[in-house]
Amino acid sequence: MSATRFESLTIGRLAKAAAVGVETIRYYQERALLPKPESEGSYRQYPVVLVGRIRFIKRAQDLGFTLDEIASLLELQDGSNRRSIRAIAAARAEQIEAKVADLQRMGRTLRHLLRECGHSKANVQCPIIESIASDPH
Amino acid sequence: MSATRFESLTIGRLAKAAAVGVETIRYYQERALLPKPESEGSYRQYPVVLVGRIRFIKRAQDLGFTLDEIASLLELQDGSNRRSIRAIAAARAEQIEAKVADLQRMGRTLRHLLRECGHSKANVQCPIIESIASDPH
DNA sequence: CTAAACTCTGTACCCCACCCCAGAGTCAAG
DNA sequence: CTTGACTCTGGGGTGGGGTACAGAGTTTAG
Repeated sequence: MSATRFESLTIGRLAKAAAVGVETIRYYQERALLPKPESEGSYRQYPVVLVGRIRFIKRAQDLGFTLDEIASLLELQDGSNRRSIRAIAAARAEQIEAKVADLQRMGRTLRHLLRECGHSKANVQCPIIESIASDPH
Repeated sequence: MSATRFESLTIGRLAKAAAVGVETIRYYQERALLPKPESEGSYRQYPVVLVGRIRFIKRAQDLGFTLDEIASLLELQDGSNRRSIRAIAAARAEQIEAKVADLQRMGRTLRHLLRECGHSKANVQCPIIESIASDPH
């Protein structure tokens, strides 16, 4: 129960503590999102603080950051260069806004077609097919 | 100039007319989105109507349909089964709505963090980093 | 007739964020 | 000490929607 008092973990325990797969940790090491600890023994030991770091990565992914962006954020993690951090976050926010607008346009079109399809007569071509086929984009 | 009066095209002309690459057409053939014409000679000949079909595919992709969904739409293209068509379109519309809600939540969080980062004192941890690191999701 | 432009089949590769497997070595509980 | 659970390295596969290339055959403009 209090086994986590120890300062270092094997990869399996770290994975469990951070709720990710072992392979994910190895992948993050290759991407340099996590340090590759050079172990004394033949199994590598990971400091407990990495649990927090992995949670950071996962949380940032939820916010839509790519792993490359997250790597940049991690380099700036001491907060010493807020301008850079803000630039990354602002870029992401803009991408998100653009994507939302895009999707809303699609959604409007689709709902419109669905309404039309429900109303139109049975003897004409289904308006959804019709519209997709003929709309010049 | 009026060479397109002919009823069939080579793959290159078809690709040009539909504004896609030759490889895209071959790919669509494998996915059964386009028929594989069995040609008399050694080069296959494509009927001109396929230009419209490719445009249909591209337009549907713009509306967010996957190629698998588009294949279903094409099977129903005669409009004989509107219920099926509406079901596919409605499912897509719902996915789009869910994705929009998701992205909007992300965007709100990010903009909030950006404002905080602009306002907070320089001697504390950047709130963007702080929040990503600590928010329990 | 010749040379350029096209087409054929088949395979491999791109991105992204992993997941899964084999085979060998290592560690820990009982 | 044995046995089973873990870890290591290295490689391959996934999905979505294509793109790129090799090597051989075909068509067509001049």
